[in-house]
Amino acid sequence: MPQLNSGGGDDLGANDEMISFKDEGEQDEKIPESGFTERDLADLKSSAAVGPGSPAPASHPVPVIRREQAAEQRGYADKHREHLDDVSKHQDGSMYKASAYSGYPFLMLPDPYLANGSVSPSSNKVSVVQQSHGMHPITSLLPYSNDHFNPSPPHLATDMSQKSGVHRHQSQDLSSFYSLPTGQLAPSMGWQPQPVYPLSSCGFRQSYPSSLPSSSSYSRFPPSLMLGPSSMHPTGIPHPAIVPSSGKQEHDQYDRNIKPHPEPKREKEPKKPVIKKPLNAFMLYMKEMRAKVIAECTLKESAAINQILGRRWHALTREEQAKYYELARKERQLHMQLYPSWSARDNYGKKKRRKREKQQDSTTGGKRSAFATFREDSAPAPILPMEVL
DNA sequence: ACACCTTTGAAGAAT
DNA sequence: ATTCTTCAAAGGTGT
Repeated sequence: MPQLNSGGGDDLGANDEMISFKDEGEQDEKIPESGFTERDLADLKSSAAVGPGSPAPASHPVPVIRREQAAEQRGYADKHREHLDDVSKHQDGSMYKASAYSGYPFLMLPDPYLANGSVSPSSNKVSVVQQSHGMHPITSLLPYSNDHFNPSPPHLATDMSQKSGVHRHQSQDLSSFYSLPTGQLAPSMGWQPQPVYPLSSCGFRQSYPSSLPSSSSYSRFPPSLMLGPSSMHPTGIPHPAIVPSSGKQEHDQYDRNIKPHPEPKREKEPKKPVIKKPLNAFMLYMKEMRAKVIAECTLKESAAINQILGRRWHALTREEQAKYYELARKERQLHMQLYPSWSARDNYGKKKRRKREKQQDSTTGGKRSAFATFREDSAPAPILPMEVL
């Protein structure tokens, strides 16, 4: 019974207040949604090619960075406050102005996440989000969202398409749900460019097809998701986080979860469904933007995509990030309500042992984070095929 | 078939 | 209280 405690307030997400910071370089250059790629990729390229700050990719960059980050996080906690102040200022509903996030799909979401529900359906990105099924990654929350706790009809997940009305109560719920503490975003956390993919394959396509690869990520939440028996929570509430604990749990869990098991995967009665961790802000962001990045570049490797997304994440404005932090918080809260007894620890050790082992094997004697360890030990990975450049 | 890579953040474990 | 570790998504890649 982890949390649920704290009656009231926002407890849950205490850490959410740790909204990220942008890296000093990209401080305020708000990158236009559509224009990001070019610039971002250029950045990536340059950093990869030149790398004043680009540490020897293979060497060790990350560990250090992570340490610093951790330190900064602790340190910037107060700085962060300032920002959240801003945010809270907008709690009245102006926080998610379409203008500011016109590019964000979830602006199209029904109010659960919109204070005033005002969105611009005409947003150019709409198509990306507005999947046929009307599910948005963010809406992954919806399936088990307040509907369950709310007397209001389940208009969110399954009925996104018909959601025409804005539901005021929702927004109110939201604001009351998590009143952003007066936290603050640090202006910078010293995020540094890290070894990145050359992205040479990225074609700098200015405009990506309106029909994105169907935002694969979004399609991961088809309506069926709501009905999937496997994702049904004991309470009867379907939840994307619930995954049948089939032999392999690493990949496609959601998909598998969502799909009516197209394949007669051996009817072995699914054991206890695995309840996944709720996604954090960045994960939500990635889910949402991945398809877009993939569409913009020819890249497909998640590792590369993630690097880009990580960069973009830092380039986001505080408000933009705050949005995701809130969504993440909401997700956690819902998750917590649905699975009060669930603990992140439940899933520990389900991924076979990996880096951890390496770490020990690799001796290294010292106490380093797994990150440091496996990063150093592992081959430079696909990263930096500098020669390829 | 499955671990790795890569990212950030949250949570639990360890110190 | 601080630091470290694991997992969350995802899809190409390597073993």
